[in-house]
Amino acid sequence: MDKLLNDMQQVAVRHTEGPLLILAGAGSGKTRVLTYRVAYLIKEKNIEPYNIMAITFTNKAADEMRNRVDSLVGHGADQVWVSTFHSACVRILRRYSDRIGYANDFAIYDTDDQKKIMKKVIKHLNLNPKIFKEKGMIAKVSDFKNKLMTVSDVRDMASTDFKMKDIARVYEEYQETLMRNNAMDFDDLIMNTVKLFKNNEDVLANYQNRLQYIHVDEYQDTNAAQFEFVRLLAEKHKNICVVGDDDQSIYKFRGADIQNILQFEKYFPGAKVVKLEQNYRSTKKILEAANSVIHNNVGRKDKTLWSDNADGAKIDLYQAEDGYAEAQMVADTIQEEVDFGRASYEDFAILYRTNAQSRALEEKLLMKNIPYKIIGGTNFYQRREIKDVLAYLRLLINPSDDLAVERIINVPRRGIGNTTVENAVNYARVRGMNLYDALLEADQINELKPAAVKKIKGFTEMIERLKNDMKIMSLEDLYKQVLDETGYIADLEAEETDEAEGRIENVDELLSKLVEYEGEAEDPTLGEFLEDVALIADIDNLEEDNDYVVLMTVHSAKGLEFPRVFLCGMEDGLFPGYMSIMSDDKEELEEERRLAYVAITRAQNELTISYAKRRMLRGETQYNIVSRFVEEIPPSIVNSKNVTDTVAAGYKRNIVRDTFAKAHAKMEKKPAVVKPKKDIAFGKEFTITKADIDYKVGDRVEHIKFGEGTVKAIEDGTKDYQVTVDFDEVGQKMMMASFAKLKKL
DNA sequence: TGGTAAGTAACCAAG
DNA sequence: TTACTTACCA
Repeated sequence: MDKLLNDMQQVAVRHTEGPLLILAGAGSGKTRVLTYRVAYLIKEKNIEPYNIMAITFTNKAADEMRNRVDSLVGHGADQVWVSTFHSACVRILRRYSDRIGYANDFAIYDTDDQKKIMKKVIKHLNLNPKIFKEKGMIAKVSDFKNKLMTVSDVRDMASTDFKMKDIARVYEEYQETLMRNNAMDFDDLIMNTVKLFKNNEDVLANYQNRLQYIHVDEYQDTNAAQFEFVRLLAEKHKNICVVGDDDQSIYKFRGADIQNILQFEKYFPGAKVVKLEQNYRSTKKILEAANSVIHNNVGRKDKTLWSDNADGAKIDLYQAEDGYAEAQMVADTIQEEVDFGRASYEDFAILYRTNAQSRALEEKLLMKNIPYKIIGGTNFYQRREIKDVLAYLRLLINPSDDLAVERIINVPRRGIGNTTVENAVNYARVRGMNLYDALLEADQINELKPAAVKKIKGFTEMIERLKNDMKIMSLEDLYKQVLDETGYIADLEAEETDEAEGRIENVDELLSKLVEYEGEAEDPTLGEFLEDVALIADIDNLEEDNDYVVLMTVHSAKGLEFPRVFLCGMEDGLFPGYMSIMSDDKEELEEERRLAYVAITRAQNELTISYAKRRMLRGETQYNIVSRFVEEIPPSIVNSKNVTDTVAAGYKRNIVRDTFAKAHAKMEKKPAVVKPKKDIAFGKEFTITKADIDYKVGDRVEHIKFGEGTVKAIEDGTKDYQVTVDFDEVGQKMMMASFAKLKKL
């Protein structure tokens, strides 16, 4: 194995005892090091595979690592516990959840379920939904859990802050509701496991004794709860090896604490630190671009990636008129390269900052018949019909799952309306029972009319029948039986719309996934299937051996590599996002820059960066300038194609950029938005005659929306003038002359 | 009670 | 743009 590893990699592999921090730059072969290290422990150090653990963030990464260890070690490798944080915790909790007051068949609630619960909580507590928005509250609660803060911690912290006190009430009620439903959300999985460990020495000791060598991948993205989970497990043997790159920390918004990696040596005294700085992935030019961007960040461990790879081509920079033209360019380029035999579809990845950008790209790829796959966005498992069917299955194994009951009690329509359900919910609540049990004794509920009771009986009897079926049937048959008994498919078929047809296809697709699971699993159970489904990540659906272009957000692309990468929408306001530009917290912009770094370092051979002058967002046209991150790349390694703004002339844009940003900030909390004028909205090309403007710097002008102001600057673009005006009312703004329709006074 | 029309908030990223 | 909520009618 020695020849396959460089010196530093070997050091990392061979340092098996005690804490080890591997600072692994992008493309420096960290997965290789991790897998070789596990193999080394087994083969050279004679450690039982059973005593080794490796934790990743996604199932995909876990599978990959498992396969690679398998091929290195062969026998016994399947005994290594390779898993994601979430599945590891679920596995532990399934065994011991009774110790923290949960039944072992607890459900796992996703974002959608969380929303529903939160909505009820806010309503039930009579809080003003204008102030206590469910999304915001979910984020808060998630934040608390990631920091391992309990309800009483939050309450203590609130002291006299009455809003925080209300938030504590929300948190409390939310938790109680989950508990009543015998359900946990994603964050609970980690927090509850930590809680379990802390309150049950025997349980912790059990795992500590077993897991003598622990590895954590993507360590820079761990949050406080995950840190504590790992720390507890490693406390006894202290053989903890973490791999991460502070420059690739991009999940602060979901609680990742970069200090976990920056302070590793403090938390684990005597830790050995190994830096992997040789990049095996990208060309020198791509690496130089990445390095020159990330060097603008202040809070980072200093390191510089280098490479022995070829110089490679310059980075292409392309300016498009709008998002569609950008997508067209991408599609054309891909098709051309494939037609010329210079690449195949699978070589390409199209990356973007936000999922919304995928639509235009998808449209153009579709038009050219280019095979593609979009990762993320609306996930298969979030589709209504899938959630409906899953809710039936969930109810069969967990009668406490009120949310599931409410979801499907009237789907398909059984004439059980809101009022009926509400009466039953109240009945259940008063008696402290779950909704399904209340339905079972519907005839006891005084508020219900006999007709309603009868309909409910029909529903519960059906569920009971299905429960019996569950005992005797295979999963496949049970699934079919559910569709049949409930009339779910029949109902969709009756619709006779394309949409309904699509839904039926999806339901069938879920069936084939179930069949696949049943065929593969050792001891298939409905519960385990539901669990797998709940913990699936978008990226897990990416299959490497298919010839298609992949589209995904930069976040999803972390950890992946592609021969050729398109990085789209590199515009200020989009990437970096508007919020991070306006934020007082400099760290936010640094996180965006790390994200840009991640994006650039995904590319192996060729990188094309593109941006658009205007972009449709929420039905409005927005005007942006090229991303500041693009300007951080040395012009000498950039090949500007079709670039008409000043960026082409060596990036002298920073002053304007500042004016631009400040003008927006003053104006409103939104970027400059110009409603498309009717006469130009349809035409793809509208040439702007430059002679149109009759004002000059210093003149007083009037704008239809912003009122009167003084012209501060006029910048000459190829197709249009960019005019900066200091308006009396709203401050300085920069705009395209043709759209501004400024009138000289 | 359920369906449709009008109205409105949202997109920043994910397990 | 779209998904989702509220209002209103059959």
